[in-house]
Amino acid sequence: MKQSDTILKDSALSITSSRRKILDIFLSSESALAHQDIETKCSDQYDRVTIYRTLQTFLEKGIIHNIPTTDNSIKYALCSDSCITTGHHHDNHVHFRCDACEKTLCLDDVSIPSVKLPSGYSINEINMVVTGVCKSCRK
Amino acid sequence: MKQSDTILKDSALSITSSRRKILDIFLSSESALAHQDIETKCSDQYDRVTIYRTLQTFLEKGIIHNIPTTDNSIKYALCSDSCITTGHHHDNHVHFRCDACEKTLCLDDVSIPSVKLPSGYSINEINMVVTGVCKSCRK
DNA sequence: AGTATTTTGCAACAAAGTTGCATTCCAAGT
DNA sequence: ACTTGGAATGCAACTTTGTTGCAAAATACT
Repeated sequence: MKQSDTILKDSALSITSSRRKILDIFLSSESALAHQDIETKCSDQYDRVTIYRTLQTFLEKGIIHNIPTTDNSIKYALCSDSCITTGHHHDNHVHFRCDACEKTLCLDDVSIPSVKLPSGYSINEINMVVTGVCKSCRK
Repeated sequence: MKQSDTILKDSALSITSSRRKILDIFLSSESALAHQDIETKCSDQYDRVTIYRTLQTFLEKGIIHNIPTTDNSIKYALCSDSCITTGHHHDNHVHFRCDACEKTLCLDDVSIPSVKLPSGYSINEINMVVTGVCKSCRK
């Protein structure tokens, strides 16, 4: 069985060609994707609305997570295995955006350092996005 | 001289009523603002386009900085004094978004902890956004 | 294979952001 | 204070992005 089908089954989602396609795109991409990227990669095979709804569904099921950006374009990336299986979603890794190639990556091996807030604040989630130049671009 | 005029002068910007107004809005707001917030607070006194351009200018001059979000709505906040005067802009504080009141704040006193990336990556800027419940909402 | 339920595509719309250009405003020098 | 060049603004038109309702099509289950 295809990997994408397994993931969909595990998330109790029915298997449709658009979901399969979009999931495959994520599985074969090493960087995070914006809605627009997916639309392009689908080569207009599916309706814009379907892509919106599919991404929404994937988010809710914890198949993908989103990465905050500073340029009005949310990026999405696959969650790691542990993240998917545990149901309740919690990202704990740092995201990296390369100023050269403009790709956004999940640094799965780099966990977010803890931070101490003034008393009175409770923490739910922490997001860390580092910008700079990535491995491939420095070569 | 008004504080807003001083800031504009220091940034070599001509003083216009829209810039003054928008700057005043930031000066009197304790939380970060989205484009929409500013439009509302201007009570449609200025054209949407002018607000876009003014925010863009303020960003370039380092008067304000933007805060990444996960919901396609960039927030802007005033830079601290040191930040403005040093010319080259570098935020080093943590941002906090309250799940209850939905406000986004600069925690000027909380600096971003250092993080070690795998070799090959160079760091330019680090952004950290914490979500949870803020001081006022926990009372 | 038949059927209840989900998913999709379409159309229409709403909101957000951009661009070019003519008009207005600001500031620097006389 | 007046003039004037350059910058900022407003308007119109447009593009992009995101949302909603509903009918048609596809999926999964028996």
